[in-house]
Amino acid sequence: MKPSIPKGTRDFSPTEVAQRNYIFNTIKATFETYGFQPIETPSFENSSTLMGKYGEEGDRLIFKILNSGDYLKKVDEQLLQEKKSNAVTSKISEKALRYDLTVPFARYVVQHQNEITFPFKRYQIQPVWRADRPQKGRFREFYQCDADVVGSTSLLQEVDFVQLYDAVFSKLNLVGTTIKMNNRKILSGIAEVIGAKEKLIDFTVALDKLDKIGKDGVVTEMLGKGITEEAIEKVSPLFSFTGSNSEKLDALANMLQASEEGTKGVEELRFVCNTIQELGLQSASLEIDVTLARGLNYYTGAIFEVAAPKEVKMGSIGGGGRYDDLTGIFGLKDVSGIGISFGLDRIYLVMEELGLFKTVSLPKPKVLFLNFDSENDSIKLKAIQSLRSKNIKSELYPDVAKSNNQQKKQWKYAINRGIEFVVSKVEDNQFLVKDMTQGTQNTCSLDELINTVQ
RNA sequence: GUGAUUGUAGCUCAGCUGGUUAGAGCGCCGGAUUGUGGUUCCGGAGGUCGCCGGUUCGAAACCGGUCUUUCACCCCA
Repeated sequence: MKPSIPKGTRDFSPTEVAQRNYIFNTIKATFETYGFQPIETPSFENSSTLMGKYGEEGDRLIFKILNSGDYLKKVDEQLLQEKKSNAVTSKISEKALRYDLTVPFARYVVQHQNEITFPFKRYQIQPVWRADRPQKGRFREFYQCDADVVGSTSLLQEVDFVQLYDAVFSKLNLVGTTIKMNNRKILSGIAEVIGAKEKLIDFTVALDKLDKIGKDGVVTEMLGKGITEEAIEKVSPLFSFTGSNSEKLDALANMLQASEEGTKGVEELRFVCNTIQELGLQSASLEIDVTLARGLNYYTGAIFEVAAPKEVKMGSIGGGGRYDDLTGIFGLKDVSGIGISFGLDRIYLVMEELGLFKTVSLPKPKVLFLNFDSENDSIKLKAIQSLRSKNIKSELYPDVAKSNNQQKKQWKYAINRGIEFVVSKVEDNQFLVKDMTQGTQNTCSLDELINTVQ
């Protein structure tokens, strides 16, 4: 049998794990600096918790778990005959792998509302699963690193999250990221102005192609989708939507005068932009992007998405937004939440491509005892014991060398693993130790060995 | 879900328009030499050429299907 792993999953080598941990630890430390506390939730949830929260497309991408036992027994004969997959699926699968961390978190908040002090700031770093077709930067199993706050409607949270993004990417030395921001209320305002709420998605999709197909192309596409000329005229400032954030905001404010909701969205966004401008960002830039719609249909206010530095071609490496009523679905009304997510696997790929992992070192032993004879085993093992008790990573090569060649193999092992000190001979409680980086060698006692190595 | 793309030894790949027992480098194992640093030399193991079917006197190569890889679209982290 040929060994293999499922599509869209990966094994991680020791080096990769070390590099990933470096990112995990940076994110984790920053989350805690900002006052978030960790929680964890199960890998799988009841299907009813997840289904219907991510739109039609999302539901399709949820991995369903087959019921145990004779699961076909309960299914109507007729349903099976008709081969209606959706209807049958809900009968034979009652659990599903989590698709993101936000919805399980909402469930958690409602379920544990009596134990929680609001506003509740939690972070969560766990894998999620999507039955997507894999490609560059897209996997079927990947990690999300989420931070959310529930129980506060303050726009200061939005500001906090922009800073949090900037802090993490700066610590990772990932310079040049763009934090794109939009507001769902602005999108609703635009929909109101063009007089067609159901055309909003067509509208933003077309608008997003502006730099690819130009203004005329976008207008043609919008007309083709049934958006009227008057409507397009009303939002025409969007077609020349460059300039600074405040210029964009002024244009939006002007355009959305007639829409109460739209105006509110502009005000919210303006507050966040102004505050951030006062505070300043280290390495990221904040940019208003009205084409940012995001598929997750639970967002109601701010929307975030982070783009990698321009020289790397990669989908978004982070995203998030405000949701006013996510917990409402689970029966807890009037709790506003906002959160962001870091896509660890994509951040990893971007950092790899930019060569930012040079400083990350692998955990490896510092001292290796070669094993050329078993005569002084107990002395060697005791020495290793004392080294380890001083937190010096040490090990004994397990197999005794029976030939020159095998001795050579042990030296090679030391070289390949980049081990700093090699003890090749133990005699009368004296250790022959070689400093592999210097190429020097001398005999010493155990105490001296510990001292040189420390 | 749509459209491409890939598949030969543990790894990276050769294998010309179908023609004998399918190769190389690296790695692995054993040995010799080098006093304990990546040397050199000798030997060895390891492949149903992704899988199934077809065309042919003959298929790793051509055709069909299937799985797999990678990528783009959609969507997203």
